[in-house]
This record gives sequence, structure tokens and C-alpha cells, in this order.
Amino acid sequence: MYLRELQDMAAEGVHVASSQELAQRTGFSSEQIRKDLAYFGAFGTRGVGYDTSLLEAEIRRILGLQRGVKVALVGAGNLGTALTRYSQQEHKDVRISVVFDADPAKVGQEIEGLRILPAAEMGRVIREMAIKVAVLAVPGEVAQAVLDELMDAGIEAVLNFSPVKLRARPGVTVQNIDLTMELQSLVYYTSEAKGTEEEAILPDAAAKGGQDGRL
Amino acid sequence: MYLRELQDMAAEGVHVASSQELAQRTGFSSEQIRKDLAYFGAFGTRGVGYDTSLLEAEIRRILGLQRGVKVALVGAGNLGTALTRYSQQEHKDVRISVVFDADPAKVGQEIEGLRILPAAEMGRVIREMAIKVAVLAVPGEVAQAVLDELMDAGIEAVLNFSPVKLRARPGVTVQNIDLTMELQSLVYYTSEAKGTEEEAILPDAAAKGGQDGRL
DNA sequence: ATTTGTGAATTACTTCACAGCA
DNA sequence: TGCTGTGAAGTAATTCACAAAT
Repeated sequence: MYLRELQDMAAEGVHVASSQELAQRTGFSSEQIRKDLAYFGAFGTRGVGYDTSLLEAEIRRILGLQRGVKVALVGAGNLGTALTRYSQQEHKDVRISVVFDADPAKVGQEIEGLRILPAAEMGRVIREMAIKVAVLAVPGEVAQAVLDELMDAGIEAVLNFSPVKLRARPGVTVQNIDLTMELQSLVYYTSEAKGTEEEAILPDAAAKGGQDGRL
Repeated sequence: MYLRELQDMAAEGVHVASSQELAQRTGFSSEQIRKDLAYFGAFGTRGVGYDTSLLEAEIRRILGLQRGVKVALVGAGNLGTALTRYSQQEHKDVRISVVFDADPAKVGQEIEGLRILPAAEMGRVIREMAIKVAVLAVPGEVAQAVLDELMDAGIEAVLNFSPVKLRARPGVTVQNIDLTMELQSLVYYTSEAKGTEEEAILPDAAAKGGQDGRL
């Protein structure tokens, strides 16, 4: 979130930002921001604030976004296509660089200039391209099998859109995004649910605009 | 997450579950599960466990999922199409019931049997259908304007896919899902980032398989 | 004069451990 | 005997408040 904010500020021509300003823009407290940043190093100047372009560079370095990171997409459905479009246009830090699909009808077609490759070539290509991050946008039934293949191919982090609990080996991170669950949770914040639950005052994580590790 | 687990158990013919069993299946601790559930009421039987179908019904009631909840989708791009497909097939608790798009070329086309309606009719239709939940899958530039219209039409909860900080009125919940951010964060859990950051031992929220308020 | 970086205080969350029930 | 529901204990996260720095 800081990274996006800093990019916006750069576009606006702002060169220095105090934790107070960042607080206003992000909705977090200024102390929180200082703690977050100080955890990784002393990036600010006392009495002045943070140099936005320097801080942006530091966050890029911390996240590992220095040079363009290549991502593999498995599953070229609507969701996969949407993700590919997103990743190609906006920034070029992280980019979907290969797309795989099991459906022979899709293989050979193009998404944003990327040719869809057959599932059979997945392991080899990922290894050859030394890709470490993958997006899993396949049906739940095959998700675990695909993940196993991806891990064999050296994938270290996966963004999983299938509504299935995946078993990952130690050292492999799986981040889940469950669209059905998100939709269901939303209803809770609606008058339909509130009417039923008298005392349901939950911490409003939702209001803050955070991702909480979700997409 | 509990709801999904309970549905799976029902499909397997399991009628009673202890917090211990739920713990194994979800990855949370059994105490956590008991605390979570006890917050909303005493749904279990001491010495036995939780009746799965009763607990499922309770969670449905808590979330407000009793009868089919109608959801409006704004933006019929790839992402919107993917979401509509998801919501139509699996469960019918929450369902995308209307689709709007500003593009005249898309208006009149169908997604999963739903005719795409013009943006101009959005407010009226949402009011008439008494829809309270909306999914925002529009370009960032127009997201705030669309949200304003949605709030005027009585929308109370929004799932936002545009990478923009939205200003919502009190009483309106906005849940953000930022695909670009998710992809960027993933890289951190990769050897590319780990090599750079010596001491970066973060709480592994990612490993738990949680949504953290994210989709 | 202003803002960072950070220990100390506070608040929130999780785990422990057990009384209360079936 | 077995498992829930829940105060108490322990751990983690956030906020306070101020010395250090420019």
C-alpha cells in the first residue's frame, strides 16, 4: 500500500512525505507507519520526513521488486485473462510472463500478446525461465495436482484463486483469494445481517481499506 | 471458512464435529474456533461437539445468508464475467443478479443468462430490486463516481477491485481486493526478496490460508 | 521547529486450563 | 469420560510520548 501511495505522490511531484502525510493518505496511524518502516531500516530524516523516491526504492528492494519479476499463470479463463491484462498494463514490476492451460482449444491462443502454452510444458518452461511466483486460476478439482507440479518446478509463492485448501511444502507460500467467501462476508456488513445479530460489533478491518493478505 | 468446511462435511455425511476436528480441517486452533463460535452464541453440546447442520444454519443466519442474497455487478469485463460465473455455479447463497456496464457495445449482451444493463439504469434498478451488495469491477478512474451512485441507490456493502482508495459514507462497508498488490506482496515470500532482507521474519499470515478480509 | 525512531504503556488477541454439562 | 464455554494468563500489536537528530 505504501508503494502505491509513493508512486501516486511521485506522479504528483511530491518529493518528501512525513509519516503524518502518509497516515492521512493511507488511513493508518503515523506511529504505525513509522514502526513499519523502521522495522526494515532508518529511511527518514528527522525534522523532515521521508524522501519519497528513496523510500519507494527501499520498499521495492524489501519486496524484491528491483528488476521485473516474472510470474506464471496457470488457467487461462476469464479470471486469468483479467489478471494478465491487469499485470501487463499498470506497472511492470510484476508481470505475467507465461500462461498455461490444459484445454487444447485454448492452447495457441493469445492473451495480451502471450501465447497460451499446454499444461504438459509447464514444469519445463517454469524451470527454464527460473520463475518463482505463480497464479493458480484453475478449477478446484485440479488445484492441488497443479500446485504439486509447480512446486516440483521450483515455484516458491502462489496466489490461489480456487476455493480449496492447498497443502504446500515448507518454504512455499500460498496466498488464497476466495471470491465466494468475500462475497458472503460482505453480506454480514449489510442491514440484513445486522438486524439479526444484536451485539455483533466486530473490529472494522473492512473499513480501513486494507487487504489483510487478500486480494 | 467455517461455512465452507461445514458444507464439505455435510457432503461427506458427517453430522457432528468437535472443535478439535474443525481445527484440523481449518488450520486454526480449537480454542480459537470455540471462541469464535461462542462469541455469537452457544451452538455446541458439551461432551459431544457441534451439530454440523445446525452450526451451518447458525453461521448462515449470522452472516445474513438465509435467503438468496442479490448482488449487483458493475463492470462486465473479464473480471466481472469470471465473478458472475463463480457466483452462479457453486452455491446460491449469494448471487450476482444484475450486471451493468457503461460500454454501449456490451449492453444487451449476456453473461450466464444475465443481460448487461446500461449504466444509466443502475440507480433505478438497484433501488427497485432492493439490492444492498455490489461488486465494483470498473476502471479506477470512474470507481469513486460509481460508488457514489451506488450509495445513493442504497448499496451498503461493496467489493472493490479497482486499485483506488474509495471514500465511503458512514454505514457503507468497502472491501478492497487489489490484485496488483497481492502479486507484489507474493514476491516478498520468494528467495529473491529473502536474500536481500536478512532479518525479515514476518508473522506468516500467508501460510495459514486465511483471507484476512481479502478475497 | 519539526519529525523520526523507539522504549514504555496500553490495548487487543491468543492460548491455557478448568469448571460446567451432557 | 469428553468436549464446550470461558475467565485467567500469556503473547502480540498498537498507541503514547519523548529523546535524538536536523
